[in-house]
Amino acid sequence: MHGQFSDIDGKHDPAADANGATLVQLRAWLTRHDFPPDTKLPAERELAEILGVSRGDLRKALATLEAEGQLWRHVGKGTFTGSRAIEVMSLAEIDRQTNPAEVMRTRLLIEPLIAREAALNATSVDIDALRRCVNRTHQAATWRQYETADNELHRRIAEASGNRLLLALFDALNAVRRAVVWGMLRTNTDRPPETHHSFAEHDRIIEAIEKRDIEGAGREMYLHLRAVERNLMERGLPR
Amino acid sequence: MHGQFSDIDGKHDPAADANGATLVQLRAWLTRHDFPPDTKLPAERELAEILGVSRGDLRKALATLEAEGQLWRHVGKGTFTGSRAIEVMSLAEIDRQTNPAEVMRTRLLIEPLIAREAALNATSVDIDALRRCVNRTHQAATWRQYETADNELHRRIAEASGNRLLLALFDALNAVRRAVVWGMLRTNTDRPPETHHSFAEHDRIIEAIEKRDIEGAGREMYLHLRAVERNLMERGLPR
DNA sequence: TGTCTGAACCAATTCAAGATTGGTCAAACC
DNA sequence: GGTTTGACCAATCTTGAATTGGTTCAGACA
Repeated sequence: MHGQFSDIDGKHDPAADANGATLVQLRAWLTRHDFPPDTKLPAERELAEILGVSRGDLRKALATLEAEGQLWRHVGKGTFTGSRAIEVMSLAEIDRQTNPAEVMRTRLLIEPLIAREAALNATSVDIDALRRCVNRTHQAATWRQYETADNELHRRIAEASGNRLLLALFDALNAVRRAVVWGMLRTNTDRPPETHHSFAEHDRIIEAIEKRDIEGAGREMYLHLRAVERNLMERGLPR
Repeated sequence: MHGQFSDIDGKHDPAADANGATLVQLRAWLTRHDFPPDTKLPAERELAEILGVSRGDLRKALATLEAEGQLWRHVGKGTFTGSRAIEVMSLAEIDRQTNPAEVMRTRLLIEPLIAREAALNATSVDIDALRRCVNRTHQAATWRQYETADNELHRRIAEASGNRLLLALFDALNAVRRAVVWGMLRTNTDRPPETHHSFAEHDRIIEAIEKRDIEGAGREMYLHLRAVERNLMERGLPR
């Protein structure tokens, strides 16, 4: 902003002068070559020699352009045109960077939202399928079977939202959940008691969806997951 | 199932016999060592020598255990205990099963929720980064640059939520969005006018996050995306 | 005195070459 | 016939050297 045209206004400002000079020179060099985005520029040492400036000055000019978002740098990688590529932590490796608490928190955020969408968009066919799933949870002879049925119920709710993209996101979340809580499986011998909290909660969720009670569906799903969370933490405690 | 105890019932079945023998031997070896999940087993050649069986027989036994999900193998990597790392295939092909409207609807659901989490969990460092991103959108010289900065802003909000899983889901959603709206890019010559609706909306979102106004952050993000949606539909109309 | 330069050094990253590993097949062998 | 053995393949890991942005500091220079 200041000092770039200091040779015009008579006052001498050597620091800003030199920086401004290499900056305009670098800008000109970039414009002349017109690199496509994500092109790797020469290393600082080379580029300094190419432009005939010191490395320090070049670095200041590069820092300015980097702040402007016209290029980005990284140790060991180099200097690249365009703005920094966002690093996508693929869902394939997220399971090692997250933890059960975070998974639960995310479920508490996403699933009530899915339930609301289901209440808004579910067809009668969807609702029949939901009822059948609930029956399956009641009939489960082992915890293992119960969890399979419970899993399917939650997925059918996501299906009932009628939003395939939302369903895909739910599947992704679910895959992470399974990977993270792997090994927390319950014993295979006994079965969930008929008084298990989830049974009544499931019923209330489906009921709200059937009645097109959007707020209610979201609320009941939230309460259900909170109950599941509480149950999980109790199971995790030493006894 | 059959032939594993053929030495009992008199009939001779050398193939199943040998396979079953190495299978039980391998099972015993695994049980004896009691490896924790995701442990790398010795290479097939070594393990064959350890167990004193041929590599072919060992491979058949390994294949059985792999089918049972007790271990998994990969060329160049090795053989590991536990079940294979999760792979989310659904998101890879969802971009051909969805459409821009569904993507927009899903953004309208997810991103306000992310903004709320950001308002709850953002650190001052996060907020500084958000402010810088907003500045970048103002300084954009082309629509292309603006969209890059806008993209980064939305992602930084997801980062500010402090929930890595939520961030991963956002990235997935974003990847789908880019794949679906590819080719709807604007001209590269002109730039967003200073009166562009998003500028004020972005400011309001960041402001709400900074003030820890959870409801406000969600509401402003929702309104912002509705405005973007309206703008998209107008642009999509023939003129 | 104060600035700038160049060289040296550091940690992160890339690159290339060799070693490993699961998968496959055909000849040898019983 | 069926099994074993050895060789080969492509994918992957491993290792070490080279490269790169970031930093420091002595010394040249004005």
